[in-house]
Amino acid sequence: MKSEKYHIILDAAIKVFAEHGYFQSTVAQIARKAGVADGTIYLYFENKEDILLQFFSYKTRQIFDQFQKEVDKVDSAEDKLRNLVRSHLKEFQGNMDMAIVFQAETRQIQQAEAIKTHIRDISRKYRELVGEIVEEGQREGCMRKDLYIGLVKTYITGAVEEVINSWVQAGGKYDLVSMADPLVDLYLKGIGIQTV
Amino acid sequence: MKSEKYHIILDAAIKVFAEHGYFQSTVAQIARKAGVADGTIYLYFENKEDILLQFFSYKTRQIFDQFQKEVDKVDSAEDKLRNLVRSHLKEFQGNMDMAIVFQAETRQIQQAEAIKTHIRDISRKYRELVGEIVEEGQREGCMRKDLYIGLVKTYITGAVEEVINSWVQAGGKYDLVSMADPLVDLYLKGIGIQTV
DNA sequence: ACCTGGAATGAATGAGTATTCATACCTAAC
DNA sequence: GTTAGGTATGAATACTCATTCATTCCAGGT
Repeated sequence: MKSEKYHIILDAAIKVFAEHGYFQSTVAQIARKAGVADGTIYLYFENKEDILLQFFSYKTRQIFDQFQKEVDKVDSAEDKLRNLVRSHLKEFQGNMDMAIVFQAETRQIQQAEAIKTHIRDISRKYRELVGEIVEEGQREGCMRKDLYIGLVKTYITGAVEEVINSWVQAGGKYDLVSMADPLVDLYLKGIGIQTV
Repeated sequence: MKSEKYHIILDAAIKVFAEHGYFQSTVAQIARKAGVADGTIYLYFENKEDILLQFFSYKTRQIFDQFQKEVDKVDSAEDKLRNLVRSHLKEFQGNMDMAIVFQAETRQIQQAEAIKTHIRDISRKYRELVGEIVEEGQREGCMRKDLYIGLVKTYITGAVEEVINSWVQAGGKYDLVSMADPLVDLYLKGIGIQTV
């Protein structure tokens, strides 16, 4: 089990990163927010970069397990998709600082190699999860067979992330979770009028 | 008309920003790539931040006008949506460095005020354009009336951007424009089987 | 040939900041 | 009361880089 101070520093760092962005945040600011001396940070983390790395490797794993758990709770593909989207929005609504750091640092193509690896890994797992749900939906007969799965993964991921991004840009002022059902409705039915 | 060197420096800067990210890029690197001395940069730009600002205010306006032009070329809402998505993918495919800078810097909530204003402005205009197309589609009778327009804007924007992001992450190795029609197909019909 | 003014240079400046480490502070055991 | 080991401190170090500006370059006019 990690020491208490490890978590205090990590939480403080996420707040500072969320406020100023990783590259503009200073170790001194993190130390101050955590209520420790600058040097203390280095007893728990290799360096500044390691703090961001720990965030990605620790928090994302935790969150992804939560997604998986929610998906496994139900049987139909539609319910799985619904639970995935709802838990995604719920987790991010519950931790806006984390959401901001995710939004910003995930799109930086030029992160340190170790961090890039984690980001790619979590993104791949998320896309795989979506892929499995859609394939299950096809077997169940509730989802179209003529889909380019690779594009569907992108389409679903992109829309949820932008819903979160809009919420962040608006300062987190409205309820994010209530977007889940309308969004899944769009995923399934689209915006066009069906002429079957 | 802006001097030739202005454009040389701006183009070099976008390349450097794309490669290293704004905050990790140095003025010396930009000067080197542009083939000028460090001090020369300051004859054409206020400071480092101004370079990014000029990029957003100059390039984005140019690109957005292109989107608008493509949309106005056709009459039906469906074709407008199709042209918007296609020209969006086309412009970004044609300038990958720009695409990377967009992906990365647009999500940074902690940019300088002037830059944030430009980002918000372009994002608002894009969303408005999508909104108008959808409302026209509703009047035409080819799009559902029971849509929460705000969410639809987010949904459409997010999916295109993630399609671009995936392409960037993959190193721009495949044809982006060919994603346009399948994507619009998803927008209109969704992934579910219609039980009208 | 000689000016002249705008353009360009790049070394010097100075501010900022990640990281280190000699020192101080505990706490608990004896 | 003393000591030992782990923990914490924060001033000092050793950079990196944006920005400045005294100097140089150069083209076109006289």
